[in-house]
Formats: sequence, structure tokens, C-alpha cells
Amino acid sequence: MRKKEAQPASRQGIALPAAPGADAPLTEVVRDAPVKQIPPAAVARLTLYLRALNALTGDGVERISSEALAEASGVSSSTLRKDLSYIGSHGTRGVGYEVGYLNRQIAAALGLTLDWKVAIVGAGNLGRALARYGGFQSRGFEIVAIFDADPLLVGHEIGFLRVSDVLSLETVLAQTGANMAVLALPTSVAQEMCDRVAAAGVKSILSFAPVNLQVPEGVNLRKVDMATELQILAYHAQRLVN
Amino acid sequence: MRKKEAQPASRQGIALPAAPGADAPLTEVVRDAPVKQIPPAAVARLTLYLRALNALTGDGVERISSEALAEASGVSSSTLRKDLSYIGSHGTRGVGYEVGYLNRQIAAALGLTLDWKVAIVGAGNLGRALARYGGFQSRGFEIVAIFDADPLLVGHEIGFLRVSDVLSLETVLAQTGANMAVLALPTSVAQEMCDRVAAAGVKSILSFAPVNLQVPEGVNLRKVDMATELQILAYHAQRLVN
DNA sequence: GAATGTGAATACATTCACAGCA
DNA sequence: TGCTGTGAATGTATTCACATTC
Repeated sequence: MRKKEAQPASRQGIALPAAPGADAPLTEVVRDAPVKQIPPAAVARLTLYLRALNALTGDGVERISSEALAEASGVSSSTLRKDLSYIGSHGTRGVGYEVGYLNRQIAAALGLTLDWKVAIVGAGNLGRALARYGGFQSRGFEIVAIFDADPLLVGHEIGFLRVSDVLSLETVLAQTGANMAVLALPTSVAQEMCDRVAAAGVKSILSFAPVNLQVPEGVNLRKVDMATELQILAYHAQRLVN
Repeated sequence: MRKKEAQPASRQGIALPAAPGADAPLTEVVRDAPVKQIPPAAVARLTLYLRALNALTGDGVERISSEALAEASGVSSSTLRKDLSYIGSHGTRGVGYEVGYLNRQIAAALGLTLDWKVAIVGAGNLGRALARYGGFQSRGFEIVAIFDADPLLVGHEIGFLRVSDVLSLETVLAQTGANMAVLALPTSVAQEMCDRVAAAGVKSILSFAPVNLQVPEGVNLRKVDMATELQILAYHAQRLVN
């Protein structure tokens, strides 16, 4: 219900050969870009394959079968092959996949060849942990700013960054060219900061605040709630016992 | 493929009515074992409803419709009603749901009435952030230990806890009665620590390490990978642009 | 009258199984 | 021969729509 307005237009290209689009976008050129929509569940798993491929590259492995890559990623081989089929046909029948090549193809399909600049909002425990987390940089995300409202934290150094005052949020986001934001904030201010970040033109937001945030249409929001994860574990653990 | 052996026996009760007790609870009979299997997607959302209901309780709201609760949780009202139907019939037609009562019913269905004691393995930035994160305690999880291998950290105080040496992992897990573990570790040692925690009898593990961990059968593992989340955002952002 | 609870319908995801190609 | 790539089949999840109940 809530998202009724966000859905209708976005549903077109999944299986229909562009039949219904009377009001088709002007530049509906089917040229270079694989405009094909990848199913959400497949997108999530493609990141896992990427991770596994990176590890394999580090181990000097150059070629791998769907069976082995699936094993390394924790999925079934048929799921892996189906997922890869969404981004094209990049393996060799009878042989397998070339690790480096497949890595680049997946990265391209996910849009990781673009420049992603991440601002962290909130320099509390979690914000600081995220700022120092090596996993972002190593996977193509540059952290360009970290904000806090606490005067005691502003100006303080974290990793290679200096904490900016949240008062200058809009200015610093513009200066640094941030195009993603991570919200590591208390629930009480999360919606307000989310609004400001979105108003400043950031279209991709990852929130760690345990609250349902509202975002304008066209802004992408993902949520991670650590307590939720434990609750899901609790459900399964309880079933084992019972 | 990987999980072939874990599946077979667990598939039984999904659609069978199983003669569910005609015990319409006048007084809250928090039945210990709702043996009915709840679909995974519904379990994940039930935690969101719980969160929303807690917020509503804080605001003094006593009754709410499926429409409003769905809105507050960020799902459609039909999804919400279907989800709630898995745990029984706890609303009143023509009226809605009683906030406190529904809260308790969901908590019971998720197994949150049991005693969950969480050990955090790894006292780096993330581990410390988790140890100080209020959201766990407030939602029924008690953090009972935090471990690290670094002698400089061992004995150090974090929140109400003192960092234990990972050498004493097994002993401390047993002493504290921990039944859940959160792994906040570098990739290089994640599998090893996962093995030890599982061998010590912990059946529920939440890992933040960006690697595919193997766990023995009967152990439940959930994964949160923050870089993965950003990559998924990147995919959608790129589609908007393109 | 109003809103829940739920079968039926639809949409999405995974798995199967094998044709096709190196 | 061996392994990928993909339609077809099966299994889940979401949405619809309305009978049911207060």
C-alpha cells in the first residue's frame, strides 16, 4: 500500500518485449547497457560470488566451475548458473569460468565500476567502526566524510577522516561529491537526518537505525537491524528446542 | 547441494492443520510451542511489527488497525494480515489489534520469551560498537561476554563487560551460559572461531565477517555483510542513472 | 459498518533436467 | 566427455477480494 506510487512505472522491462510502453522514455535505445532487470534475489547473491572470486584471485586460482564457485559462495550450482545467466553468458561449456573475467563482468553488472563516495552520518561507536572498516575501500567504496552533532567529536580524527559538524552536512556532501550515505544514528534523529541527506541529492542510503524510515520516491533505502537478526536466530533456535 | 542433508526431515508440517488446539485464549495462554512453521519471510517481518508495536506502546497507543501497523512497519496491509495469521488470530474484526497483546503474542511466537545470552567474539571497532549498542538489551538479548585475542584489549572494560581472552572461550561460554554468538572478526580467523563457538555448543551464530562460513548441521548461521549492502545499493543507483 | 482472516490468484524464486557447445 | 546455459516444473511469497465476525 505504502509504495503504490513507487511501483507502477518501474515494472516494465522484466519479461515483456517493450510492448506496452506507449509513453516510452525518449532514449529507449537498447544499445550497450544490459538494461535487463536482474531479480533482486540474484543481485544479492552476485555480491557473494564477487566476494568469493576476489578470494580466489588472491589464492591465484584462474579458472573455476559453477559447482566449485557455488560451494565457495554457499549456494547451489543451479542457482549460481541461473544468476550468472542474467548478466550474460560468460563461461565456457565443458570448462568453467575464468576468475578474473567473471569478476569484472559481475562488477560491471552491479555498477561497481562507477565512483561511489560514501558519507557516514553519526560518529558514535558504530559510525566509527564503519569508518575504519577496511571492507568498504577494498570493495570500491570510498568514504569521503563522517558527521556528528556532538561538539566533542567534531574535528576529531577517525582513520583518515576528520569528523565534520552535521550543521555543515549539505555543504560537505556537495564538496565531497558523496553519492551514498550510511546512517549510524540514534532512532530519534534518524528520520530527520535521512530527510536532509535525501534533500541534498543522495539517492542511496543504508540505515542502521532500528526504525522504518520514509524516503522520497527515487531514493533507495536499505536497512540493517542487528537486533532483528538476533530475533530471527531466536526463532529458529527455539524451534530446535521445542 | 551443500545442504542436502539438512533438509529432508524438516519438511513435514508446513501446510497441515495438525489439529491446532481449539484453545481460544481468553487469558493469554502463551502457549510454549506453536509448532506450526512460519515462512522465513514472515519471520523477518514479524520482528518489524514488534519494533513498531514497541514504539506505539511508548507513544501510549493501545489499539491499531492492520492498515496503520503496516504503514508503520513499511509493508502492505495484506502482507501484514497474512503474516499475523501464521501465529494465530489475535485481532478483532471491525476493530483492529490490541497493541500490548499482539506484542506479546509475536514475541512468544518468535521465542523471545526465552533467555537469550549473547557472546561477542572480537573486540575490535565493530565488536565494541555491538557491545555498547543498546538495541540488544532493550529487545531481550543479554550480552554476557566479549572476547579478543589481543593482550592489550583483554581485561579492558567495555560497557559493563570486561574483555575475556579468547583462549578461555570455551570456559567462559560455559560459565556464562551463552546460547548465541556474534562474530565480529577479521576474515582470517572467522572460520576457526566459528568452529570453536559451535563446538562449544552454541547453536545460533550471527556473523559480520565477509566470508562464507561453514557450520555443522543443527547450527543456525546468519550473515550481515555491510559491503554487500552497499553493492546492492550501487546496482540500483546505477540503474537509475543509466 | 468496519476491519480481520483466509482461500484463490498471481508473481517471484529455486530446482530440475537436458540440449548445446567447447 | 564435461560443464554451461536455459526452458519447464516445482516451490514460496505476495496480493486480491470477500466471507466472516464483532
